[in-house]
Amino acid sequence: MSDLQKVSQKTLDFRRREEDILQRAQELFISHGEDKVTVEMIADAVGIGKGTIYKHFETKDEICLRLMIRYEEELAQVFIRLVDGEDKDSARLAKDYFSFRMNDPERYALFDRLEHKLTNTTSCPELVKNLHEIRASNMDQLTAIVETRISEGKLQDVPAYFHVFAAWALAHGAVALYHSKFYQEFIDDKDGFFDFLAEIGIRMGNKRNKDDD
Amino acid sequence: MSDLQKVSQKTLDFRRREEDILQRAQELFISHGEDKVTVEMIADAVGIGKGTIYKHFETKDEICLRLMIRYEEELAQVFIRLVDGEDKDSARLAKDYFSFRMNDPERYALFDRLEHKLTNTTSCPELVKNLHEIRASNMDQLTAIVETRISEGKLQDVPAYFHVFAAWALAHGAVALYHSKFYQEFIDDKDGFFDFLAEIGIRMGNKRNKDDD
Amino acid sequence: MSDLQKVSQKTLDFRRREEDILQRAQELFISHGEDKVTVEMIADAVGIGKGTIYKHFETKDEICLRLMIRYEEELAQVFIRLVDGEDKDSARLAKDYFSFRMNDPERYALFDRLEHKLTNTTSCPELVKNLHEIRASNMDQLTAIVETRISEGKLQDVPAYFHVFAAWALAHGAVALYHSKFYQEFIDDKDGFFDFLAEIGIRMGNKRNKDDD
Amino acid sequence: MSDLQKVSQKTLDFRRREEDILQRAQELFISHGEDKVTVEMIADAVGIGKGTIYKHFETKDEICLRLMIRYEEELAQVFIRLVDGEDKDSARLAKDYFSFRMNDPERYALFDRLEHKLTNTTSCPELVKNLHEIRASNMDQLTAIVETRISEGKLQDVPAYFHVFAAWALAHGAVALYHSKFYQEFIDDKDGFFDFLAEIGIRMGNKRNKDDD
DNA sequence: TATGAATGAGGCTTCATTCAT
DNA sequence: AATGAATGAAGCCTCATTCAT
Repeated sequence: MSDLQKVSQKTLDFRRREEDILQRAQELFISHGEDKVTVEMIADAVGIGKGTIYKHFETKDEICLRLMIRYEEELAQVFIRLVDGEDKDSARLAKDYFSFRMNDPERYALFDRLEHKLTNTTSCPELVKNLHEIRASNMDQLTAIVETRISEGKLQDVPAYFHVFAAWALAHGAVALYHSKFYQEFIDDKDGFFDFLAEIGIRMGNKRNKDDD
Repeated sequence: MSDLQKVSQKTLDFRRREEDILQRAQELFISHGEDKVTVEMIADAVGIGKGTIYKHFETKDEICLRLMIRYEEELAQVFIRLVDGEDKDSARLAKDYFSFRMNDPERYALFDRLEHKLTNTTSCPELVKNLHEIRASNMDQLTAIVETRISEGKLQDVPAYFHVFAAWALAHGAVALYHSKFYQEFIDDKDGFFDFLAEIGIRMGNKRNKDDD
Repeated sequence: MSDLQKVSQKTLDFRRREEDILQRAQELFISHGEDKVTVEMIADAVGIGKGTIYKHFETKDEICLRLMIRYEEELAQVFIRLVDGEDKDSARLAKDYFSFRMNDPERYALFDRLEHKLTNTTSCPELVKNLHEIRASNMDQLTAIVETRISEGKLQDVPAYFHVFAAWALAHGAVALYHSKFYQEFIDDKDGFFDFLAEIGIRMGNKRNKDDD
Repeated sequence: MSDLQKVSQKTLDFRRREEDILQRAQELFISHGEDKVTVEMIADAVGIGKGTIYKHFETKDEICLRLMIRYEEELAQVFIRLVDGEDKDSARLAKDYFSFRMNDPERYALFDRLEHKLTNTTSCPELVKNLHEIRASNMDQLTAIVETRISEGKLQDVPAYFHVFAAWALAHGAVALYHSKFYQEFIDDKDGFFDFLAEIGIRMGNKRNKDDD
């Protein structure tokens, strides 16, 4: 193996480990709650020393932020995949967006909690900025598509972000519901309920017929 | 003043102080974030000693839980007021419920965070149970009213809790939106947007006309 | 014992403990070197818990700074004592100043090291300012006296601080010498040597006779 | 290029690199303070890997010690140069010695701090011994010259080391003064002051005329 | 030989809770 | 009952040193 190969192999391993740390951290955060998870626990889960974590991330906060960025980047992939395909069906996008958001509710709930904790903090401001940039870009994608549908007369003619955020809100609420120990007890027919919600989500900004209530 | 009066005065003062602690704690939790607020800060805000807090509450967790219960009890009051009045208008209830939930979003967001932290903990299981009982009762009130509307043919004939939870989810999402530093930047017309959301909330489970999309 | 007495007793105890911590910390710093002394070691030496230290001092740095301030305040006492007495003999002052500085060389050496470490740090800037104020005041006392001697024609007519700092430098060097493991080996006749130094110190800024070399 | 040349070239490079490490380390120690400088920082400054440092020096302490030895060796050069020259003027030596000491006060202050830290440590006893040997040799040079001057009746007839150490002390104090953030503020006329000090240094052990104060 | 990823002991600090007064 | 000093477990992070490649 050449030196060059060795070096790139090392770099690759390093990246892989970074990914590993993020993945394990996410799992632990979800299952134990981010407050109960110590850096040492993450290190143990990955099978490395505490200090090694700090070769990859400056602080524990950075791990959290990187996790959030990763999520937002995955979301960006959803859009990229759609745009790459010839078929720019907006309904398809709405569905993909929703299913992405609802796909791993525990994970989303984690990021929701982290949002509150980290956004107010001064540590890693550049990462927060980075996160927000990706999100802004994702927002742009969504609003562009919604605007098309509005101009087609399919959706109520309100600012595009009204639709986007209404959808966001419903999805967000659905995720929270999914999590609440308490509310879960009442929902016998999960599939039925979430279908009901999805249907609402799809219909909710539609242009109203004059004879609607 | 008789001894009896003195005693009851003392009891009264004790209660008042308890209320005071809860109130100040809530304010601090909301403004600084529950993690950054120490028991000492609460004591200082109330103007008492740290030890005194522990005469009223066994642990810091108990304070949080009591705060959540208090919230749920206030919600119960909304229903009681409605039931006491002759007017059992369901639309009115929906509106009151929403406005209660949306009224103090920061507060609701706090309880949302606490929910996750405390529900998994074993620290005060009886209080958690208590909390859930009140909630269950509130749920019953809501579903009862929704069921009436369904039988009147106003709402889609799905399990009543579908409607309740859909409403809950939308309100929850709206609150989250209200908080997110990031998403806030995009919403220029707040009033317009939240009106839009409320309208969706009111319509969302309505029986569909056949010619709706 | 009245409540008032109890309270003042408590305050007194608290002060005493603070003094105790400072004293023990100083001893440990001198004997082990400030870097090797942990907060826990100090706590153990005082016979209290680690956390208790932090009721008295915000950081380890603060302990160091307070130690330096204490030293400078003691030096201020030397001047106060002289000024209170009717006898404002400048020679007496010079002697007192020197003997104070040389009295506990290990201690002075400690502060000399701390000076470098803490003055460049941003932690506790107000304490650093405080320290420098006391020093400035002490400097003023010294220069005032030196100015008198200059005007009496006893000392060379250069800015007063030339004399003060020359004295300071010699005393400082003497302290360092006193400490150096290496140089100590060469000095057999300590008393003789330090007398020699003191004599130099006293004479060193004197007005030169014309027939001096 | 022959193999032999290659080998010696390698050895030369190795030496040069060692010198490079020492030089960069010294610069960093002076500008950032020895505590804040990590081995990694030194490696980065030199442009090599951290591990490579340990091919040249066993520990970080060794780097410090080697730096001190280097200093003392340079001082030895001062004497050698003098002895090599025909002119064994003692005044010239005193001046050279002073100017060497005062030439790079920051550097000297560094070694002064290191002295305390390393001398008490057991980490590299043989290097400490080495350091002290060179110093002892330098001391011998100095005392020999001073003894000459005493026998010439130019200096007070006290043990020669009295004069040497007095000079050392004054120079040492001057260096410290030079550094103190605080005292610096008071010294407007630096050149004037240090000339004043130098003059004192030259005169200070002179035989006194009987009519001196 | 050069490298730099990995290590883990150890330091500083926080804070919920206890308890003697 | 009220207090607040005392506690110490626990967390985050640093960095000199090692070692496999």
